[in-house]
Amino acid sequence: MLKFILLGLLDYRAMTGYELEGWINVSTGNFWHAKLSQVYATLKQLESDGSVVSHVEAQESKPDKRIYAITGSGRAALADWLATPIVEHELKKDGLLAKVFFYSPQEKDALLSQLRLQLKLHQDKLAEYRQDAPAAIGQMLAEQPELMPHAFMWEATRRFGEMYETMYIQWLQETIDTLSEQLP
Amino acid sequence: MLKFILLGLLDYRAMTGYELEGWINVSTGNFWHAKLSQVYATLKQLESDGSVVSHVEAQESKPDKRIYAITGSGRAALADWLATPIVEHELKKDGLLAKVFFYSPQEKDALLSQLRLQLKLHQDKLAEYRQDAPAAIGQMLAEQPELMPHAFMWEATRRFGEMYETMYIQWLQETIDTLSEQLP
DNA sequence: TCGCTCATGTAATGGGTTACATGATTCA
DNA sequence: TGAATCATGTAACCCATTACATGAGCGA
Repeated sequence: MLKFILLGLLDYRAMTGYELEGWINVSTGNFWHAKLSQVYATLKQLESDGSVVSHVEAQESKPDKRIYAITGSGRAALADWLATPIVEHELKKDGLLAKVFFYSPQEKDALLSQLRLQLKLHQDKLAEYRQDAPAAIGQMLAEQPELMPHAFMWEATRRFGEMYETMYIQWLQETIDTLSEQLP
Repeated sequence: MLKFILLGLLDYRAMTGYELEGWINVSTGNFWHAKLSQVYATLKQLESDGSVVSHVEAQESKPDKRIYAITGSGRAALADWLATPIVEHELKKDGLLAKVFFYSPQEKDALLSQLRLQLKLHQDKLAEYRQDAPAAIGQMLAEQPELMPHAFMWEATRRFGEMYETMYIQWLQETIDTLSEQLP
């Protein structure tokens, strides 16, 4: 899966593994993320199956860097993945809900403090989607105006993040309220 | 992580791996899921570290079954996990959003048909949370009335599922509308 | 001087999926 | 007759995280 995220980004322009990781955790962090070590490993894999090519570039006063570029067969693989529809409902995982499910009402206070902590985390994230994310999109377009047509899609996924966090916050607030009022 | 889901369920009552898998994909499917093979492997692990114990029970006209029960140290591990707060924002992954992000506006029609398919999947899931899930909770309580105090928590996670799907449907509808109307 | 950014990777381990293997009973 | 349910597990593989290893330059 990460394979395709990398191909998608490399289709915008050639980059190093380090740069890719930076982009992933900003622009696609909303729906996909990865550690540097996994990015390097996946790039190696992509190169061995011919989806990308790389060359090393020397730099002054900075380490050398290896720049990856997408190939024709890489573009074909990306297009193929995009065209394949998702036909099953995707199952999600959420550690907080798992804890909530198994909490017993006796530990009400511990649960409440966990939920209040979560509320803060999700409020911060919401602010990020409202402030930082639009700025990041603007910066990407400033650097590469030819990507303008993609802005609509980027905004759609940003909007998802905003709606998701809004929903999460509402659920937390409702749960905190019912829990603190209605139970002894 | 699955370890704790299994311990949580075994804390309700002793069960076989097969039964556990059934429960997981109904009651906790909303926030955690697993394949049978992983359930068996994880139970083996839990037994080797003393969190559960098992014994085999012979049956007529059905295969023998191995029943797992939680131990004192298993209960302690569960309580420990519940008490440990989640202090970081949890990162999610969503394959559909990944595709949306990298779709180019030229392939508008292919994207629209994928989004419409998703709409159907999420509408079905919403119906499940509204109809099947409350029935499942009712059945669990009918079988084990002593679990009544947990019903509040179960309902909270069911409600999350309902809100999540409602939000997802709204986002899909908005995205479909803007995409089909505002672009050439 | 301490931590951050830039920049690359490998190795060990853990978490999870897919495929394989078996076999009786029950219901359509 | 064929599929679903009950019931167990192993083995190979892939995906992902953590830890290890290196090193220069820059700003607080």
